[in-house]
This record gives sequence, C-alpha cells and structure tokens, in this order.
Amino acid sequence: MDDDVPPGDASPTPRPKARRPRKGTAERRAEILRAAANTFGSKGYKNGSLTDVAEQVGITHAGVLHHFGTKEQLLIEVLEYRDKEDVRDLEGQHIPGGQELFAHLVRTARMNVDRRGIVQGYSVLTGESVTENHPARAWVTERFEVLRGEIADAIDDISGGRVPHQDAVLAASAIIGVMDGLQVQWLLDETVDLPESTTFAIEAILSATLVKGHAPRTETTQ
Amino acid sequence: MDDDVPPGDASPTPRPKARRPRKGTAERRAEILRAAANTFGSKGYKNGSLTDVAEQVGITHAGVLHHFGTKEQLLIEVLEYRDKEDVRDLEGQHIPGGQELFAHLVRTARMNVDRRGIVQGYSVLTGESVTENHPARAWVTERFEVLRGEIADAIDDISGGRVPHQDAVLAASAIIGVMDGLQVQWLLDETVDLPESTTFAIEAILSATLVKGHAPRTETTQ
DNA sequence: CACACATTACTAACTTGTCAGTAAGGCCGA
DNA sequence: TCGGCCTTACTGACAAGTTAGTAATGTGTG
Repeated sequence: MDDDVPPGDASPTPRPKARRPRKGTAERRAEILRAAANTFGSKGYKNGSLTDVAEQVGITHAGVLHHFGTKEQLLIEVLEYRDKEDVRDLEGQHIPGGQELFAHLVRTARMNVDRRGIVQGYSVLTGESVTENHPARAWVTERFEVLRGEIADAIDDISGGRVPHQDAVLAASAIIGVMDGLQVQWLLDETVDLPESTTFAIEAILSATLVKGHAPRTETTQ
Repeated sequence: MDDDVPPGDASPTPRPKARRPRKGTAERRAEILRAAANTFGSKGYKNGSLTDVAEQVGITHAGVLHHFGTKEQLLIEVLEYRDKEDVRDLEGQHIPGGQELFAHLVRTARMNVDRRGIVQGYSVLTGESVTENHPARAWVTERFEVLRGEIADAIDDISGGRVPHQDAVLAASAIIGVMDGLQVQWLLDETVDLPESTTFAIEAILSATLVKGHAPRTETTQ
C-alpha cells in the first residue's frame, strides 16, 4: 500500500469523528429498545438474550450489537428510554409536588392494571438489581432515592413542615414499598386488587404521618 | 476380574427398589441445600450455577445432580427447606394469630436486618418468579396467598368481625407489600430504615383498617 | 459383594462478542 | 447529473465461554 501523503494540505476538513447515522436509524434503534424492554421485562436481563431481542425486529443479534455495542449498554439505553417515555405524557416535565403527587401515584397504580408488561419489566428488573454487580443496580438505586426525596418533600409541603423530615422519609419509603410490593402480588395473582389496595395503603400511611405531626397542642416554632 | 457368581444364595433380600442412603447423606443434602440457598440468594436462580453450589460443599456439579436430579428440583427442595427452617424456631408450629401475628411481623422485620443473605434471596427469587414459567412461581404465589389469608384472619380476629373481610384482605395485601417493597429498597440502600419504616407502615395500615370498621354508629348485623 | 456416592469426561445447547465481507445510502467533486 | 468513495447497516461464521445434564468409571461403606 502506498503511504505517501499529498505534501501540503493534509486534512482540509477538520472532521474529528463525526458519526452521521442514516435516515431511519433513530426509529430503528427505538424499535430495538422497545423489543429489548419487552424481552428484559418478560424474561429478565440475564435470561433475555440478544438473539431474542433481534428476532423481534427481524435482524440478527450481531445487528443489535452493531447499534449498541454491548448487551449492558443496551440495557442502560432501555432504562433511559423508559425514563423519557414516562415523563413524556406528564403535563409539565417533572412529577408534580404536594397533594398532586399522591393523586398522581394513585392514578399511576390505576393505569398500571392495563400495562402489565411495563409493570412486569419493572418488577423483574428491580428484583434482579439487588444481585452483585448488576448493571441496573445504580439506576434502580438512584430512582428510589429520587422518588423518596420527592415524596418526602410533598409530605413536608402538605404538612406545612409540622412533620419531622425524618418521618416524612420513613413514610415515603413505605409508600414506594407498598406500590412495588403490591405490583408483584398482583402479577402473580390477579385477584389482588392493585389500585384499591394501593390507594388504601397510601392514604393510611399519609394520614398516620400527618396525625403524628399534628402535635398534641400548639408547637409552632419550638 | 473373574465374573463367576457364587452359585446358591443370590440376593436373599428381595428389595426391588429400596434406596438406602448412607450415614452422612442427610446432612450432606442439607449442606447442599444451604449452599444452594446461598447461591440462589446472591445470584438468583437463573444466574446461579450448579458448579457454584457444588464448590461450596467441595464436590463437583455432577455430585449435586446425583442428589437432586435437576437444578429445578434443587430449587424446589431449597424452598421447602427454607419453609421448615422458618417455622422451626417458632413457638408452636404455625405463625401466630391475632395481635400476636403483627408483633411477629415486626419482629421479623427487625431480625431481617441481620440476615441480609436471606432477605436478598427472598427478594431476588420473588422478583424472578413473575417471569414466564419460572419454577418458583407456584411456590411464591401460594406463599403470598397463605400469608394474605393469615393476616386477613388476624384482622378479622382483632376487629371482632367489624371490618369487612374484603377490607381485611386489602389491608393484608398492603402489609405484605410494604414489607417486601421496603426490603428491596433497604438492600439497595442501607440508609433506608427497614424496621422503623415497616413498623410504622404496618401500624398505619392496621389502624386505618380498624377505624374504617369502627362504624359511624351501631351497625351490628345489618 | 452390591450399591450409594462421587469423579472425570463429555455433549449439546446457548451465551455474548468479534470479524470479514456485502449491499446500499449519501455526500462531494467534476 | 453522473461517478466515486467512504460510511452505515447488516449478515453469517466463528470464537470463547457458559450452562445443565449424561455416561462411564471408580471407591468405600454397610
């Protein structure tokens, strides 16, 4: 191979490493992500194979790897994709605060009955994530952390600060806990009334928390 | 080697299919079961291998298969073993009823902080079990069913039947839900106060349930 | 001895990931 | 607009490692 470079003007266009995907690529990737979400959801991350994902979009597993590099990267992008999708149909951009948040949680539980696949995916992945070095572990952990913070803030908000923040966090953990725990029970046995039980529990925890912060008498500043 | 069999008394004991295990076999099996519980607990059923289990007791994976036949059978026996172990140190034989049950649940949550492995095993397996055709699915489902029944009965008991059974079941599901859901959060983030949050939630749900059944006025039979 | 228990050796099925090669898209210069 | 030409998108074959389960063979105990 001849190596001689044209003397003067080497590299007139300073193209560092621009990747220019083709026209339908973005949609293709989204297709794969949906398929992967489906597979990881029904079979778990460890048990769901790349071939399984690939077949759903009519390509080979090597094709999937072409787009995502590794299986782990695919999982990460699935999670990010889910995050975006989740917030998409939400009014503003963030999850609401105050009283509105709890209405949102109850509404979500109600909606989840018609989104079995999503719920299953979430449950399987959450359960799997507590194993050693699971690639979704950080994501799940952070998700819980953020959610606890938001719910605790909402409690602070509607209680006007009468509830000690520590108690608010305690209640927030419990609320997330019931929601997740009930989902698993419901997935295994549809006779479990997911929305009713969730609603009931959230109200119970919430009212107990607020009562606790109600203070026997006046306790404004001190 | 010479093949000639002693002429007369061949097989004086007519045992067609009797298995007579050796001396230490029972303990050996128990050892394997504990190892398997450990492996399935930390890595999940799908991800935990027979070799992994075998190495913990100093044999090969084929040795494990000699005792249990298949990996699935091993899992089933692990679950049965756990069931027996769980009830072993309990006073009578069954989980208590009435007020005592809730005290027991809270006590369990408190103990679980020092049994991380057990909790992880339970969480991973429960999450995995919602996947299609999972070998532990029936076991987990039944376990939930029984537990819901026992808790609902306890509520019926301490409320003196004032709470509609339907509501009791609703509350029972929720109580199991918080316990399981909080465990997962705690496994991922130790700052989550497992016993406190669990205790608080159980009390909240319980009191809300009883208040609901308190009846505005007299409502004895109708 | 006979058999429970265990090993070694092996198979068949899968796994993720790599690689070379092919077909076609899209930009650029003439 | 035509013809190069590099890149993207993908396949098919294969590598290297798992896995569960089987079969043949030892060995020590009852």
